[in-house]
Amino acid sequence: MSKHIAHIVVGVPVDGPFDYLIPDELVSKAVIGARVHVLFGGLKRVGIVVGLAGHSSFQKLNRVLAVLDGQPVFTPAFLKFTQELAFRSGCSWGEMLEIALPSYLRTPKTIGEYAGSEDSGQRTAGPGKISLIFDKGLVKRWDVLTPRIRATLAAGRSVVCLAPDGNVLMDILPRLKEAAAGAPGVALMPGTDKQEFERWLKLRSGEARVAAGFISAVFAPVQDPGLMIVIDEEAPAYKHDQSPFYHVREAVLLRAQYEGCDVVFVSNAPSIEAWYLAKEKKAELVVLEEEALPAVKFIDLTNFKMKKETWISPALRNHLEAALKDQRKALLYIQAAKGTMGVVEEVRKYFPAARVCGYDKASTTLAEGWDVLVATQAVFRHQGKWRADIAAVLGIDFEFHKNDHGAAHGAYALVQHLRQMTKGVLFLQTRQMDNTHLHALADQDHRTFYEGELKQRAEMDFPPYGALIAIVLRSADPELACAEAKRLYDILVAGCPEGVVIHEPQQDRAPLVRGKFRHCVMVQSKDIQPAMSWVKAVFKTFRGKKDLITTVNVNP
DNA sequence: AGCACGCCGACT
DNA sequence: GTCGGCGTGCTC
Repeated sequence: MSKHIAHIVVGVPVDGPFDYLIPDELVSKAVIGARVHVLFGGLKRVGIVVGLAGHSSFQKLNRVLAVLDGQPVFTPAFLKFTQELAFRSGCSWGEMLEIALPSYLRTPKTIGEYAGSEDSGQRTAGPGKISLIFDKGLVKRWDVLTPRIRATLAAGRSVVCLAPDGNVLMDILPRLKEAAAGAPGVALMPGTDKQEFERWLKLRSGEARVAAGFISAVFAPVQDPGLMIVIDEEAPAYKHDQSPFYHVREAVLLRAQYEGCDVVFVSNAPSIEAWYLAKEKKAELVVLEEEALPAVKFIDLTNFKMKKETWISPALRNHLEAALKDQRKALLYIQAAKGTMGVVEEVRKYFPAARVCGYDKASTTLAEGWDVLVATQAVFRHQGKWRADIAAVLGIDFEFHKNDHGAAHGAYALVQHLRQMTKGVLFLQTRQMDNTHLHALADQDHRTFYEGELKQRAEMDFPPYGALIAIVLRSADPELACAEAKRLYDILVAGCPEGVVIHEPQQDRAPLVRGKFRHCVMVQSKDIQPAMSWVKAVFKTFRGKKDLITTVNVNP
């Protein structure tokens, strides 16, 4: 008995799948993973076949209008992976599959037969080996990565390597190429839809076995992935910044589970989540000791009153003076929000003869011949390319004052990155000499830092010990956003299942973005499953008023 | 999301 | 009378 019913999902925020009748002439082509054209809610849409059946419990079924390609675009293992990721990210399966597809294939264009795409047999699933390489430098990691890349390719499997941004990607491409030793690869860089599709096709057809790219490269359609590498695993860019708000770490681990491949996270400041994996023995920890990183020293501003809008303490001024005398170059780090201009002027005032330069997001080139560089985080573009002789964080305390449970780790990562950009000493100006986190950084006592942070998170049931779902409601009308948050809160609280906690509505971390006021309701539970199921159940009935946009962000 | 349907107030 | 804004339900 042939299967004449297809379970199909489409890229709308409605949980499916939906049943369709497969006409006789399409039965052989409408396989699992195939792109199809269907009528959904009165509109023609591209859908994906995620299952087949002989019968449907629905009476009047629409028919599959067309099967768009000669081959399926997704493998069964990939489908399972995206189904799970979609649930855990709070979007529909169809939406997740839509972003996994190159934009060229989101429209109902038929692509012809493409060569050699027959799927190698299903591998027995289950996660492979997970590793965390704690590399305090940038080089030694390749002593570990290169043999593993070669072994994967030699076994006839594929490699996916992720980088958080273009600078890091450009840095690793030559290394990756060398490691791949002639195996064809694809760099998934921004380009036209057509170029994007051609790169996709090279991977899907098996013509290329190495893929490198940004966050969305977790969906690289490589045949039989054997190894997925995440460079600078702690980078914030690995969290998708719009719906669906998936995180690359979770996506990689899920894909590894369903495709049975290994994962290597690489970082000089591993996320708390990655450290937790190692602590729980779910990942092996590889600590690479390179040349000693520069020492961290405090400049204690307690009991010291700085003039408003000034940043250079007398102690730091002395250090700068000594550096300038020896022609040593100094890097001063300031939060992007504060701007570099004020500091540049202040330094010039103290040292009129010094060449002082600002560097921020807008800077395209870094002029040669400066003595003091006042820079925001944009300077990390040059990480690994040059080093200052001394460096200072003008206000490390600001890093801890962010309204964000990741603030302490953010400060830690900042210090680690600045150490890599400095040959001599890294100074931290602080008023919080009693901050235990700070001392853990200075003493190179990473275990203390992670243990402390994990303990705090365990007490709060924060990730990785629990799951947080942020429901953000935004509107041009501040009262509407607030009232709707309250209304949603009341619905969530009524009938809330055991073990799920609903937090009082509050202003979002970013309360006003582009004219929209944001309020937020947090849903928390030990495991994501009950919380997400409850949120989905509530959203079946909750309808935001006009001019209100709601988004769901897991572990924001 | 995007559509149809149905309910109300406003208006030539 | 009927045009249109918005709340509600539904999509196999």
